[in-house]
Amino acid sequence: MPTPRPGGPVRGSTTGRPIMAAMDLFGRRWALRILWELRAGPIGARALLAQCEGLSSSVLYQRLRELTSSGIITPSADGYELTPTGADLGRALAPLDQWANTWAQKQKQEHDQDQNQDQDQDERVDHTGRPPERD
Amino acid sequence: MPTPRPGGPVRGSTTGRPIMAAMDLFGRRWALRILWELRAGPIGARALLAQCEGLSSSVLYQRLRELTSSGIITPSADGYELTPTGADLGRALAPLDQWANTWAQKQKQEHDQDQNQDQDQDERVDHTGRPPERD
DNA sequence: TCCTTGTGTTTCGTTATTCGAAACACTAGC
DNA sequence: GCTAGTGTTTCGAATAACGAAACACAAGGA
Repeated sequence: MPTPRPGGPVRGSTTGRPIMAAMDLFGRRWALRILWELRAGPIGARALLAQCEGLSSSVLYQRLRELTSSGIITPSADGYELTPTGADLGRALAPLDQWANTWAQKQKQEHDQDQNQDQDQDERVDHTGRPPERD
Repeated sequence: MPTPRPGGPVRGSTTGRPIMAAMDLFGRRWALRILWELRAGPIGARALLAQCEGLSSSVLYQRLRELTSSGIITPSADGYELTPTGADLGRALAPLDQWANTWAQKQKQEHDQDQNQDQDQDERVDHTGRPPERD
């Protein structure tokens, strides 16, 4: 499958609207996760592989090629790192991280109320400037 | 494969960190796109299928089940619609949309400079409050 | 030099996911 | 009862991901 590129037709859309190309690219397995891990700075491929438990090397390198040819990451002396555009993307993903936290709380409440026990959990919402931290 | 749920182990992460569950869920093909289309309001399954060119019904219904059991969408009289949590998610995705637009510009420039012809394109950046519009 | 260890990367057979078309079930209007 | 429109499921074929092994290369030590 070709790497989706804004401006051209992509899977699921013939208009080339950028968000559609992005969704095609990031909808591929592990793409978002690899990006997420790269926020912490340059990292070697083997280390990245170790951090993404369950990711296979063949898919890793496929994603690395796609993200590289999309101008989001670039190979460097220390392995791979985000380009400026990629770093912007990392920041654009921050609201998703915040959403995920509140989502987790709501899902938890929903599950807890089945046992009718309300325990106000410590709210692990990210108030900080989003320092890249590992999972 | 089970629907990823925050708090539990998911594909690629055993810690249950919400963002990991979210990435597992949205990393599945068409998940993000279906969400995107639903921002415009309730829509029937067949209409949704028509809007997502290339999406097969079998995958659509699988995603609809997953998103429903994740509390992001819900069946309604008019088909499917976003829950409040799902609507929040739609808003959390807005920066990604903006990023995609600037990404498209940069990718375009990069491609254009190969032919050394600079045509300052009309910049289709979304300044509006992100009115859900179709592709 | 030979050996080990650590990288980055590719290959390939197996397994899982998606596609794509067709079908089934139900409802409303004629 | 027929038709047309939904929502949904089924199933074989095509595609993508897994997973382990291998190859290539460089650095460091015996």
